[in-house]
Amino acid sequence: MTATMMDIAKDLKVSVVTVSKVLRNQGRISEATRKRVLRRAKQLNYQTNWVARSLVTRRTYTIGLLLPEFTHPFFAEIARAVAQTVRPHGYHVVISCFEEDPELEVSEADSLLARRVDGLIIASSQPARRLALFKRIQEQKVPYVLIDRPIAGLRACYVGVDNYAIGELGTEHLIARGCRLIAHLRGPEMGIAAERLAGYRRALVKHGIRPNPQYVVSGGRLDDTGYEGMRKLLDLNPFPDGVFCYNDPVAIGAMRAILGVDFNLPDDICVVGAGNIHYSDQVAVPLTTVDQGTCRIGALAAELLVERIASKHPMRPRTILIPPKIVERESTQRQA
Amino acid sequence: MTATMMDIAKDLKVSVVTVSKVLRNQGRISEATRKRVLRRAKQLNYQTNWVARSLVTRRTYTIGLLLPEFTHPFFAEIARAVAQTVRPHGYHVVISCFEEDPELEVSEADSLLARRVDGLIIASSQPARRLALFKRIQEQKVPYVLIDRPIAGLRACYVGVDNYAIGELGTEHLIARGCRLIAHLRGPEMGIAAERLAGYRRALVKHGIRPNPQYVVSGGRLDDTGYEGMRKLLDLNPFPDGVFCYNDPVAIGAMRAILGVDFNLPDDICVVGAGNIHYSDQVAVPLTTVDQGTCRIGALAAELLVERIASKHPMRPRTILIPPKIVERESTQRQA
DNA sequence: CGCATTTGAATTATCGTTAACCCACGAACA
DNA sequence: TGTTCGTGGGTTAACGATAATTCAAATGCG
Repeated sequence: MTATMMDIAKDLKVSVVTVSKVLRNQGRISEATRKRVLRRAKQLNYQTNWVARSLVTRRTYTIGLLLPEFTHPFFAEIARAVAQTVRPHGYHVVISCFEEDPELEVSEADSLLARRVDGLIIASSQPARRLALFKRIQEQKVPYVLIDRPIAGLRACYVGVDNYAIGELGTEHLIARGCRLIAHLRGPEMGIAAERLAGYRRALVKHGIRPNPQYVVSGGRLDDTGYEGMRKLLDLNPFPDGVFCYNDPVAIGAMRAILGVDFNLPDDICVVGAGNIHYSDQVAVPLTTVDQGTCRIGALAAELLVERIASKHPMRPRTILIPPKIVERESTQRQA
Repeated sequence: MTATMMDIAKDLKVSVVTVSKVLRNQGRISEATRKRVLRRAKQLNYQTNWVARSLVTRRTYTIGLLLPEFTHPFFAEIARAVAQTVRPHGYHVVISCFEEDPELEVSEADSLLARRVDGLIIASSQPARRLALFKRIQEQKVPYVLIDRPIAGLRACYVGVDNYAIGELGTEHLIARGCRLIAHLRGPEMGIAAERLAGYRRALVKHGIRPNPQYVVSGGRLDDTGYEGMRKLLDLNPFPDGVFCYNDPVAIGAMRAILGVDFNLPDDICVVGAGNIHYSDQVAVPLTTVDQGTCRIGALAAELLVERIASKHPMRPRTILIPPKIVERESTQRQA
């Protein structure tokens, strides 16, 4: 149905290879035949058959993007940044979203490999158990870059934010705003939440505030857990005057809990989130948050990956940590 | 590096075709060799080379998803629904986001065709000018499904929401809440905004309210335009007591404007959005909105596409309109 | 026992490209 | 005139699978 090089070659009575060379700007071809080929190609509306080309070049110009979820603004923005960054290099992005399902993550990674993607960008959900998977990927020599969540014990490329710094920055901001009874709604046991917690603790100690274990409430990643966690904190005596939250959704849930009991925000309690998701300035009280440079994470990961794919020789793993920045909004807008 | 069928065949001294048949569960193969093949395949960690398979079967088990943007929650949710729906059928999704750039949309569509996707799902930005593109796609006999924005004058599959009904439903809800001076912050000139506007008008007329042209403010798709549009409305005398907005972001912007001049919401002015994006219940005043079944749009479009790909004979185009539903929240919570 | 049929697998021919190598021809040069 | 080049292509053989056909051996059956 669609035209092939063969069609062009037959029409022009030249060999297929000649056509191929013209279309790739390779080899010695006279200006005359070059023009004839190009003209005929345009007439027939010829399009490279990438499947065939990939088979012989062993390059699909396709990268796999494996994410835990899609609707979370963080990952959506990552996807956008990745797609935009690789497009000028001729790559397309195959997405795969494993919905936080550990088995699906592994099977999808294998599917992407079977599709011969040139590289992978992965935000792994349970890094600790993923060593086997990544060994397998390494064996196939498919370059990959981890984002968001690093994996201990694996020499791999990683692009993410400095989570320790996030915890420290967010907490120090609360201290600067005059809070002294500072709580933390932490994230899931697995993963980066531990570092944010550590940063929180360090900030307290650094400023001579003794960490109070009661003020650390374990939780999840969504606003529901933020709401419930905050309810617990409000029952304490004394209740905290500042809360650093694992991420923005949790912070938004926490704010809902605070406003629900008619406390004033930020006068009674200040709240800081993390992530700077795009609607964090549109909630009831615009949220002060620690920006993690989502866009840059995606773009840098993509650039790093493209570079590794292009490189003939294996490069040694690189880790890029993006320094976080505080974004001040009303949820901490009070005098120290 | 990675094992091929050839490797398995050589080891077992059988033909490549035999291996192929075993792995596809096709043709007559004795239980004995079947087991030998499967065992060896597992040992070698064999994976189908989809590039090679696609070349001969002319099926990539890949579909292209062409969206104007990614970070908008509507499209992110579409992407999620599509990916999830097609996965059980063995398909993967190649994304492409054209950032509302008309030329990019066309070139990306062509790129996806060159990659030989089995089908396309497209939310076109300027449907009116896209006839040529879609003719080309049809010539290549690549099935496609339009979502969100239909195209007049093209017999194509389309899955979307009933925009007319959205306008009607949202406006009638305001009327039911006692509003009589009902304004509309409309969307972009191009596209579905016209239908929502028509629905808005019809609802007014149906309930004996004479549409006031001053109460219709043109705008865009984002919260900024909602903010500015609302500012204009607030300058009118009398200012409206209810606003139906093109979509949720616009509505959120409008609410910001209303709260900014210390009006009470919903007592002074009620606001209704459209889209039910996932954070519309977390804004300053939880937003009443018209749900457009985003998830179902994605899922239905994906199912429709898979069906068309599988079908031997061309099917005649189908249009699926999802009936909208009102989701009541505080922004209209007042007695009639 | 002889012939038709089934079973299990091998052969052959693509799919649409690209990589690597080869070759004829004319010009340049000693 | 013979030798060397550079030019403008062509030939051949992959890439890793599948479709279609063929074929030998085993089996069934009268």
